[in-house]
Parts: sequence; C-alpha cells; structure tokens
Amino acid sequence: MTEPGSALSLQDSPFARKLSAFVRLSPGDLAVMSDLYRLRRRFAVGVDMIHQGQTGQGAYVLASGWASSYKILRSGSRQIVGVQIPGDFLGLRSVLFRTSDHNVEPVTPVQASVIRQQDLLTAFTETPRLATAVLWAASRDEAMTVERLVDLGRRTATERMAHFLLELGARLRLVGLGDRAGYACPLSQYVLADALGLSAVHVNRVLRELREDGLLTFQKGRVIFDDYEALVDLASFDRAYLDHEGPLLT
Amino acid sequence: MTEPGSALSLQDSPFARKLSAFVRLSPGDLAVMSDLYRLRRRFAVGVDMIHQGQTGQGAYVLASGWASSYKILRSGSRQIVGVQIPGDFLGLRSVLFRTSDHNVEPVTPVQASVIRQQDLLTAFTETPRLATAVLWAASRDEAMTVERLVDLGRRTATERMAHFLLELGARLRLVGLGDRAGYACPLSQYVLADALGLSAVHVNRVLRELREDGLLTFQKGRVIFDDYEALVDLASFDRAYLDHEGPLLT
DNA sequence: CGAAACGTTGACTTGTTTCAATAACTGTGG
DNA sequence: CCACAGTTATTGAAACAAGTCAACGTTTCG
Repeated sequence: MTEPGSALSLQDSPFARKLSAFVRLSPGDLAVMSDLYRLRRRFAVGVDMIHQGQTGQGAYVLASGWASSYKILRSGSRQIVGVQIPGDFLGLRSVLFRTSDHNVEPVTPVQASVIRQQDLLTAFTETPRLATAVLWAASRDEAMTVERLVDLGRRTATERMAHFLLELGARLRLVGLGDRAGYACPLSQYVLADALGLSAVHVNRVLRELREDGLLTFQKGRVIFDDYEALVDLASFDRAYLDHEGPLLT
Repeated sequence: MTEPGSALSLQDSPFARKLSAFVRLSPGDLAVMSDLYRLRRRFAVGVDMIHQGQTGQGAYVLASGWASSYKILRSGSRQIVGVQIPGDFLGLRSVLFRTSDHNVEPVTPVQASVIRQQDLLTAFTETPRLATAVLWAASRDEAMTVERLVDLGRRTATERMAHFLLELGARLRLVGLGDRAGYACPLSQYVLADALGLSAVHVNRVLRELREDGLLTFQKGRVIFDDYEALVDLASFDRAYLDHEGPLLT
C-alpha cells in the first residue's frame, strides 16, 4: 500500500488530508510529519491499544482502521466516549502529561503510527503551523465530546443517531473515505448502542424507522444518506463546525 | 474582601489553592499569578459572560460565585455542559485559538479576573510549573466532561445525581468551600435538571429518594452528605481522580 | 459445515417525562 | 414590616420513550 517514508504517500495520508483542511501545510511541514510518521504498529480487534490507568502510554495516529474509546462501569455496561477513524490522533493528552482515564480498542484491524513524546514536542517548536493544526484537531475532538454530551442529555434516540452518523460522514469526507452519498461503516449495532447510550435493540428500531422514513439506510456496513437535507434538519446538525470545504487558514 | 494585588490574598485565592493541590507553587509562581490576576469584572445573573460563536473572547478565572456553560437546542431545551466554581478557568480554550461553541452564564453574581492572552502566554514561558498546573486543571475539566458523558449515557438518574454532587463536593473542598460533611450549593433544581439531562420534576423526586434513604440532604441551598461512603458506592465515584489530599507534585 | 456474532421483531416492563395544581420560599417596593 | 410577584419546590396521575426478555433469521468466518 502506501510507503510510510515517502512524501508522496504522506500528502495522501488521512492525517495530512485532515490537517490540510484547516491549515495549508508547506513541504517543510510535511517533511517534519514524515519523521513523526515513521514507526507503524498493527492492532487486532479485541486487543486494547490503550489501557485505563496506565501511565506513559504511547500516542498514535490512525493510519487505517477504526477504533473506539470507552469506559466500563461496575454494572458491566459500557459507554463509548469517542470513535476514531483514519487520520485521528489517539492519546494526545496522555502524551502531554497524564495517565489515560479510558480504554481504546480497535473496531476493525488497525494500523497506527506511533508518536513519541519527544518527536512531537520537537515538531511543535520547529513547525508552528503544524502545531496549530494539531491543536485545532484536538479542539475539534473536544467539541465533538461536548456535542455527544448534548446528544445524550437532550436529544431523542432518532436525533442522536442522525447526528452521530452525519458527524461521522463529515469526518470521513475530510479524509477521503466518504462523500455526500454515504460511506462504509464497520460499526455494529452493539457499538452504536454503546456510543449513543441506547440498547442494541432500540438502535435496530431507530435505524429501521430512519430507513422507512426515507432518511438514511444503514445496511451491510454502508451508510447511505437518502435525504441529506432532511437529516441535517432532524438532527439540527451544525454544518459549520465540521462540514466545510477547503482550508480555513491558508 | 481580598485585595487583588497582595501576595497574601493570592495564596488564599481559590485559584491558587486549587493549583497548589497539584503543584507546589513557589513565591515566584505566585508573583506571576498576581500579574494575571489584576483585572476584575463583575457579572450579574442573567448576563452571559461568554457568547456562543463570538471570537476573541476573554478568558476568566472565577474569584467568587458560580457559573454554568451550556448549549441551547432548537427545541428550546438546554444542556449544561459544565458548572464552574471559584478557582475555575473559563474560556481557556478560546484564548488559545478558537471561537466559543457554547455560552457561559452566572448562576450567582460573579466576580472574575480577566486573563489576557498575552499575559497567559508570557506566564507560561516564565514559569513552567504554573503552566503544568494550568494544563493539569484543563485536563481535569476534560475528564469531568467525559465523566458526565458516561453519566448521561449509562447511569440512572439517582446515580447521576449522587455522582454529580460528590464531584462538586470534592472540587469545592479543594478550594476551601466545603468539607466531607457538605457544602453550600446555589444550584436550583432546574439547573440540576439541565446539567443531568433530566426534568426538574424528576430531579425533585430523586432528591427526595436520596434524602429518605439517608444518603444525602439537599435543602435550602445546602448539600449535606448523610452517608458519604454509601454515596461513593452508589455512584461508583472514583476517589482518585478528584478526591485527594496534598499536592501530587512537590 | 457449523459456530459465533450480528441483525430483526414482538410482547411486556420500567424509568422518566409531561401536565397540572399547590405550597414554600425570596426579594422588592409601599 | 408586610404584601405581593416571581421564582423555586413538591406531589399526583397519565402518557411515553426506551429497556428487557425472548425467539428466530442472517451473515461471517474458521
């Protein structure tokens, strides 16, 4: 597939594509990124990438595959706090200074670039534009956490589902893994349930309802937007915060 | 009350107390803090301190009074994303680089120190220990957001309430505004409802239940822990993440 | 081919909301 | 200092969204 070291493959890497959506990156920026991007690791489904409570864990950038961050409660139930797709940073905060307070587990087989703390800090001082871009990405992640919080607190199951799948669509488009028509989505209904604070059974019903209402179809690992505008309206999805074209900072 | 400029009052300020719980601050650190801490502003209840969508907003440190960060939905309902108490940073992220994606409103009359972007950055380069402490506080805030997300997704109304009030208690103790017995709490049941994703009516019922079960009493603006251990157990409250004694880093 | 994971559907139960009405506070002006 | 208005707290009854239990169909993969 892609050769980790080459500048050409880098420009096409999900990470570079995503950051480019915010900041126009120079060849120099891309070169520094290639240093970060050298080491690769693979993770199989069912093997935690990051453990709750462990210190000094690595950070990663997802190169391919999907992952989920979650917490397990004493009752045995699980709440997924975030879903990571190619190009997403993983464990950025734990690099900066702290033990992780959640687990991260692959949803599909994952390939990830290992980011060492020292490399990251060096990259930041050498290329402020890159630093800005990474901080922007971190801020976007936080905004998504807050948006999920609003979902769980004040939106119905149907609204949550629509909002979640729209948001995923916008994120995937940013890294070239989807378009306005839809995208490939490896999340099972159980995973969706744990992400949206619902039961798997109810997820199934909600998806059926959305399908029967001609809004979206989620079948056989594909999400298809049957009526994008109606969905945006139903979910009161804020297009501005994820759904833009071209770099914001040139 | 306290004189903003003096080193003595600073050591007793909620902000200094909170940061001291994590990092032992030198007289030099405190001196730099006093520069940050100079300008004060007052806000009345009902007047937003920070508006959604505005850029280049100030950041504040709460000196006295409580505030809440929230989002309003099209339906008119509200989700409170966080509650700020004295010593808490407000709008830290927006200083660093972005427009705010939520509103902040006082819950009680508020006095806040204005933090200018430049002052903050200077302070960071001059006193790395202070920077560490502030970043720790930011990380703690993020952990709390995640914890709230888990609350809304996977915990019952009673567990949420217990967890929320325990967390508030631990935070208040850190700034000297409460002890293991309880604390003064100016939040109305409507505010609690919007924070916990419940209806005000149900908040009332949950509080009654907790009272009748001898776990905690919330009446006339005071929270009293009737059985702290049982509450911690009910809420599966993680004492480690907030509930510690003495600085973690000396 | 068989087993395990995932998806689908129905019947029933439960936690929470909504609506409605009343009581207890809080602060303000007369 | 009291009366009044507005906000906040309390409680009951009915409606509803989502959960649970259970059974069965479908896909995936070793």
